[in-house]
Order: sequence, then structure tokens, then C-alpha cells
Amino acid sequence: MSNSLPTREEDYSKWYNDLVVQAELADYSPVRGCMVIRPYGYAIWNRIKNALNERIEQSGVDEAYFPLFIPMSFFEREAEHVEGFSPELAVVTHGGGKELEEPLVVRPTSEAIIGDMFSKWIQSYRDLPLKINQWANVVRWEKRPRLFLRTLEFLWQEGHTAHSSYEEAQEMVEEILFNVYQDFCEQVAAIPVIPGKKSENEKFAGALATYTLEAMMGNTWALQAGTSHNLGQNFAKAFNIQYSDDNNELQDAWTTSWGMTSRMVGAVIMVHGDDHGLVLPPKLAPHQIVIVPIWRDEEQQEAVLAKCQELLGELGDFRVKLDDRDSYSPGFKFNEWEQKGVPVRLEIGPKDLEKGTVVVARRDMPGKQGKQFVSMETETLIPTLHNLLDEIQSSMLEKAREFQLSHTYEPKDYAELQDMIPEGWVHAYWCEDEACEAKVKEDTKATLRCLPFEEESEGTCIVCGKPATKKAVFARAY
RNA sequence: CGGGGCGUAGCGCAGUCCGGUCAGCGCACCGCGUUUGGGACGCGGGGGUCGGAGGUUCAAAUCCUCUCGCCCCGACCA
Repeated sequence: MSNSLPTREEDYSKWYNDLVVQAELADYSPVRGCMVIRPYGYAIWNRIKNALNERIEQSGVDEAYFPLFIPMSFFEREAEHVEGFSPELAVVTHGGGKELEEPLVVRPTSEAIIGDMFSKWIQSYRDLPLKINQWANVVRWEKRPRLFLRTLEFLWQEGHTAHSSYEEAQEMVEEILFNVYQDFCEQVAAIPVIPGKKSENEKFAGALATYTLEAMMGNTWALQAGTSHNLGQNFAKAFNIQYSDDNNELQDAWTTSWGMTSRMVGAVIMVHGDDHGLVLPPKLAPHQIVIVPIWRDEEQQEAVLAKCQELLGELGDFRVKLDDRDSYSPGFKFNEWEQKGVPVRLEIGPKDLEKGTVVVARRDMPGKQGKQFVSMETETLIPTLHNLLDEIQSSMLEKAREFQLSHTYEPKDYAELQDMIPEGWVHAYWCEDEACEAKVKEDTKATLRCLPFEEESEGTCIVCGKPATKKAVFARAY
């Protein structure tokens, strides 16, 4: 592990990359754009998966698995879908030493293959709603990869549902957006998000409407944290997902799809990380607490380690790591675990044994003010740690929210918008004309991130001045 | 694919203009000893066909030609 990290201000992109590599989350692979996720990074991803799964299950969705390969012809059934995805498809042309009669697409998303199966599974309105989720890897041949945020292959969860009405499908889309994704982002990842609708220009290829959660990273750029699509009847028509209603009339189903990806690991890093390294919210941290023992000689070592082992046993409520490595100094360990983002550190040395205390240090508050002496007695220590982890979890969310709010601006006019974009997000009226969206991008590199869910009101488009009723968020994005 | 930059030890780099004690530095790694309350120190050690191919030369990391790869800025994007 290297001793230094570039600071965020110096070079945000390098800071991020070094942080990912030095904290042992991921590595570059021999294949450009692909990423090796190391055990520590995967442990974070696993916690993300578990938290999402809990919520997905609560929404009445079942788990299943569909194939990696999708026949090209399936893909071509929905015109907009294939048009949107074809530039980034990986295609298998040979198998078993022979050229295939029909090329197979390595799934970039599974609407096509799942749509085909849904058409076989759904006959009657009694079969609806059908709600399926799968955990999978997908491949999109991105031109500019970035560890976790945009790699050729990534891990995700994709949900696919079919319903008997538009309203029910829309309800599903919002259920996932708010109760699964937003709740996860804010309550688990401590990342505040703005839920909203994508513009026509930015929506999913083939969807009726796409909804998104936009999160602000530490450099004020926006990152799409999750997405939920109302596919209308487009995919049902393309894949023959038809059912007989209670009047025995044949109807096209209404479908949805939604996903959240391994990119969330990157989001956690970029939202919470500081110049000392990662800062992990307690609910996602592989180790919530690390114990660093301190000794001067073998006698002390034995006594201190014995106490640490005892403590390790008593702290079974938490995910605890005891760093009993010899040959590394305590100072080295402090820095290493800081870089890896462990929320709470316990320091135990000979002086603590004498006084019956431990030093409790919190990662999100570096320096003296984040340190306190706490009694070793478990009646005191355990409740203190519970409270502290809760406090860290919520204050991380608050801190990120304050940052997001204080970097979101309401410009008076277009000139002000141009000035504000480099400083953060802009929230302003938009007339829903694509030309205005394009002009903002041309002038500022900012894209229209979403139309947040909020009351409509009377105003004028920030770009062209025409009457407008909806406000949009414009920002630079990953 | 357009515009810029870079390939020398696991990582980060110096050396290239001006060919010849340039096969080097820091970190990491291995051994021994002393250390250990905020990234320890000393001594010793291992590791590189200088991205690849060809050429010029008595002599090439260095000059010439061709190639391959990577990074950054754009277009695409969870």
C-alpha cells in the first residue's frame, strides 16, 4: 500500500482511482475496461446486495435467473431497444469451433430474453402481476471505462415485472424507485438522492418513461444511482406478452424493468471519501470496528492481546476486525484502516489496561475531536458503540445532504446558469424542448439529469424564456 | 474515431535533447537486529531482455523507420 493519496482538489479523477486501488477494492484486469473486484470491494458489494434484496423481497418480487446469451434476433424485435444498445454490444459469433448460424449477444440487459419467457409464462390475467428479479453480470462495450463507475462488465440486479394496467405498472416503477432504491441509498449507503423522470432524450431505449435517482459526488458531478423504467406495452407487443382478461379478451401486458449496479460501490467512495481515503457508512462497512492493539514488549503484547481477544468475543453484535499483526506499528495500522474506511477504531494499549478504558476513534471525524475514552466495561462500551455507529450512519447522510443542497443553485437567468454549472447542480424551469436541453449541454457540458417529482408551477424556461411548468436538474455527470 | 501525452523492477519515476561507468532513485518485497500510543530505523539482499520489430554505429534506454499498448480531453453510457 502506498503512503500517499493525491488530494481531491489536486486531481479528483486520480484521487478516486488511487483510492479504489490502494484501499484494495479493485484492480485493473488484463482486458481493458474490465475490473477485478477484490475481496474487500466484494464484501461491500455483498452488503449492498443484501440490503437491496431485503427491500426487493418486501416489494413482492421473486428471484430467478436467465441466460447470459441472447439470440441477436430476440434483440432486434424492439426497434428502439436494438438501436439504443447496438453500439455497445459484445457479440459471440463462434462456438464449439464453428461459426454460429445466429450470433449471440452477451446480455447488456435482459428485457429481450425475459420478455420472451414472460410470453410463455403469462396466459391469463390470473398470472399477473408477475414480478421477477435476477442478479447477474452484464456487458456493455463502453468507450471510456472507469473502475466501478463504468466498466465493460458490471454486476447488477435487474427486476422485470408484468402487469395488467398502466397504473399498476407505474405504481411498481415508483415502488421500486422510492421504497427500494431511494430508501437503500439514503438509509444504507447514506447517499442523498433526487428522484425524478428522465427527459425523452435520456430515457431507456424502448421505454415509455424512465425514472432515476441522481446523486451528487464529491466534485459536484451527478451520478445516476439507480433507474426504474415504465416500458408501457412496447416490450409486450414486441415479445407477445399477451393475456386473456376477465372478459376473455386478449390484452398486451404492461411491463417494467429496473436496476441498480456495482457502480454504487463507486458512488459510496466518491460521496463519502476524503483525503485520508475511504469513509464507509457502518451499514456497508465489511468491518464496522477495527481493534488496534498497542504494546512495547512481549509481556505487554500478551496482556493486551488477551484483552483484545476477550473484547472481540464480547462485541459479537458488530462486525469486528482485530489487527494483531506484529511487525506493523500502531501508527501504520491507524492509517491503513483509515484508508480502508472502517467507521470506528478501538485503540487498546498498556495505559488503557491500567485505566480500564479504550480509545474510540471515528473515521468520519478525523483528528482529536473524533476520539474519546470509553470504559472497557461491556455495559458501557457496547451501548456506546451502538449509538456511535448509528450516529455515524446518520451524520454521514446529513453531511452529504448538506453538501448537495449547498451546491444546488437556482439561477435567475441563462448567464447565471452557465456560471453555476462548474460549481454544482442547477435547478431551473425547462420548457421540455430538446433544443434547449441540447443548448445547455453545448454551452456547459451539463446534461439534463432529471425532472424531480415536485408540484408544477408557472415560470419561464431558463434557456429560451418560453412558458414552462416543470423544473429540471442540470449537471455534469459521470 | 478526432485532439494531447506516456511506455525503463510490483507501484511511482529520473536518465532520452547531446549515443560510451545509466541499469538508477523512492516506495513495496526478503533476511537480521533494534523498535511499536499517528505511516519506525540501521545493515544486508532479490528483482528489469529499458513496450515490440527492424535499421544506423565500434557502441543504442538514448538516433531513424515501422508497429503494439496504455492514459487524459471529446462522442457513448448503469
